[in-house]
Amino acid sequence: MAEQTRYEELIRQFSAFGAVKREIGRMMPSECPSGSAAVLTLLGRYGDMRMSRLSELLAVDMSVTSRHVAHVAARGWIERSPDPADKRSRILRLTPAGQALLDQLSRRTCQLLAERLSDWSDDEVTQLTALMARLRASFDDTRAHGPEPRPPVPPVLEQTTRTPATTQ
Amino acid sequence: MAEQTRYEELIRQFSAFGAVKREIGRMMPSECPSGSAAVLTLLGRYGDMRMSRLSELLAVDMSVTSRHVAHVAARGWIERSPDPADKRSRILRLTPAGQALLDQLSRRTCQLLAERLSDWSDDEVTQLTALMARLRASFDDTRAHGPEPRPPVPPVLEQTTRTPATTQ
DNA sequence: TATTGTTATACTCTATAACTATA
DNA sequence: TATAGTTATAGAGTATAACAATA
Repeated sequence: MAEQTRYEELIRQFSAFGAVKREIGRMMPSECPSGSAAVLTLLGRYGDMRMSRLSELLAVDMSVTSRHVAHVAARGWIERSPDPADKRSRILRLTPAGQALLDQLSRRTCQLLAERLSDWSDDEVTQLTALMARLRASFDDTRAHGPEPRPPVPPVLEQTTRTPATTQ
Repeated sequence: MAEQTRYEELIRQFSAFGAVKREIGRMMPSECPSGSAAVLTLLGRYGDMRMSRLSELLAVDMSVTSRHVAHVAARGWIERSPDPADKRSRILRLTPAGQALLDQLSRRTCQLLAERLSDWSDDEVTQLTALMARLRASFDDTRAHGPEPRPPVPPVLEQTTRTPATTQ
């Protein structure tokens, strides 16, 4: 448990992280934006799966997943075959072309990191990776475990000495 | 310098981080989305400044900054006064209402972090903050100057190699 | 001629809601 | 009735380019 100031600093870094994300995004082929790349990456990592599972891994609504999947499927990077166990579902699978693209993207992004983090030690890279993984887990957990007793957004407005057009 | 697999893991965490950002974003008042909050935060942190400086701190194009600033100015959270030194510029300044809102947002997000990271040690929070700050610096630097040594963020970690959810 | 900002336009990502086709 | 997935619509963030006012 850390105090206010420590959290404020962390939040600022979260905000600033967007710049890193955008720079990485700019390295992507225009045909394959980051959303598509995420789909390919997860399929390459976890193997064939259904929309719902992919949606969970992406941590976005299924409607969003559906769009990304449609995008990559239209370009022949993945295939959608009927699920024999449930006719409502389709099994997503990386095609050879998709795998080839994934390999290329991976090399490209890793090279960018190798350049930018050239003075980082292996340990530091590993530590950042571990901490970010744990961060995500900490957020996932809380969301899953329960809708919370409902005291999530407590105070809000108290010392709002003059808030002209704010009321939330 | 780390090898391919290590970078791939890091990239995956970067991608998954979006979920954390979105959850934090959902805590924001609808009148004050994350872009506006970033403007208030930076003005609160660094004091009055011009558009160009803010744009640099936000690490986005000035056209984007202009929109965010117009949004918060329209709600009375900041003021834009003419810059006596350069009539093309305007000095941005937080209003009392803006400061009040900023305080409120800060408390709200810090509380969210306090809940989610309740089982994190102070050290871990500090380490993640430091590593993310260094990450951003590594990207900034390379873009601006050259490869350079870049040793701004001190040592910091040592035992973070795998800390499941126990550390203290 | 160069710079500070603003505005118009376009693209990506996301969520909500309505809809289909199964279960 | 409930679930898997699709599509339409809307909102936020960002970038590029054209433009205004000033340096």
